[in-house]
Amino acid sequence: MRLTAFTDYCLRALIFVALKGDEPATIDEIAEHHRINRNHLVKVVFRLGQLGYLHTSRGKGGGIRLADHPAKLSLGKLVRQTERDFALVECFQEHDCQCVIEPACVLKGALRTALAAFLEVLDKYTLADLVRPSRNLARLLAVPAA
Amino acid sequence: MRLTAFTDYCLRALIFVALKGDEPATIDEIAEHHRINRNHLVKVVFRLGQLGYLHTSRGKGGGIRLADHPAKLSLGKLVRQTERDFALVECFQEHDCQCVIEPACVLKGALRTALAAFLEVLDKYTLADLVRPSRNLARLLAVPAA
DNA sequence: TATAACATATATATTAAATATATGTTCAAT
DNA sequence: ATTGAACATATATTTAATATATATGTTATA
Repeated sequence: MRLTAFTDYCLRALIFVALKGDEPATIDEIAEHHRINRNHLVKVVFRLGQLGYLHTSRGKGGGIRLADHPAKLSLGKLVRQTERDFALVECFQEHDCQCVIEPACVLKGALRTALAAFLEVLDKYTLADLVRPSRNLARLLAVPAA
Repeated sequence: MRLTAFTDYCLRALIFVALKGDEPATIDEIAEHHRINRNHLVKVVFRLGQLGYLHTSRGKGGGIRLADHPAKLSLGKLVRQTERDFALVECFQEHDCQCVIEPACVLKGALRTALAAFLEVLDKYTLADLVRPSRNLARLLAVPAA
């Protein structure tokens, strides 16, 4: 059971942008400081922009800013949007369920409950929680703390 | 976020074997009734034997039996063993963690807590719970209920 | 001794994910 | 106006994981 690297990179990008506060961040900057392949971040920033988490501005002096306060960004909500799906087992995808016992299956319910518990925990966290150790994070990323 | 089909097939195989009660099941039988590729089940049964969940006997008249009562088989324990890993993000694998902010990362803890909540729910279920609707399951699988 | 049934390894195909490349658009500074 | 910084978007390639297939061996019983 894994999350995609894409989700992971989304979170790291957001942590960086949040640490910079009002000053805009750029893709190149995130790539360099987090040591993440630039191409990944191009996709990540694009998607986070589409989802409304980032305000992006093009052109010289442009860059990326958070659309809202870090405390307003729920981890659970974000993960739900960046993961492709949460199809723990085949039958979670109503279309294309080939499982013979699906109509009497208890397992499906058990896994749904477990998944709900997983996401509920993440719902309790915000981006603000993630950047709480801002001094240490800033040092690790070699950025001036906001 | 997904479980592997392997884990899914393990569970379905166990449900079948549990439904047959004392009578041994065979790989061919499970494949036919569950409509799962026989090759998958060869691996699944082999592994479940290794893990001690199944007693297998070779030769004519051989087959598969549960090693213990269904109520003794914990879903959480099983899933922990059949999933390759639970490396939600890179840093979960202590070796080979490239993440720059790992030492000050709050996310890691959040995900660990969420994962624990997920598995805790599964710990509450046993194979006996899964075969509770035995009449219906037997009908769907076209097996005589035990 | 023939056959049913599991044991085990390995090879191939498919799919998803990760990585790379390419081109376009916008904006501001000069 | 022109240049270049920076995001926008699509697509292609590579890699890795998963699913599927094949092959051969071992055991036990009729």
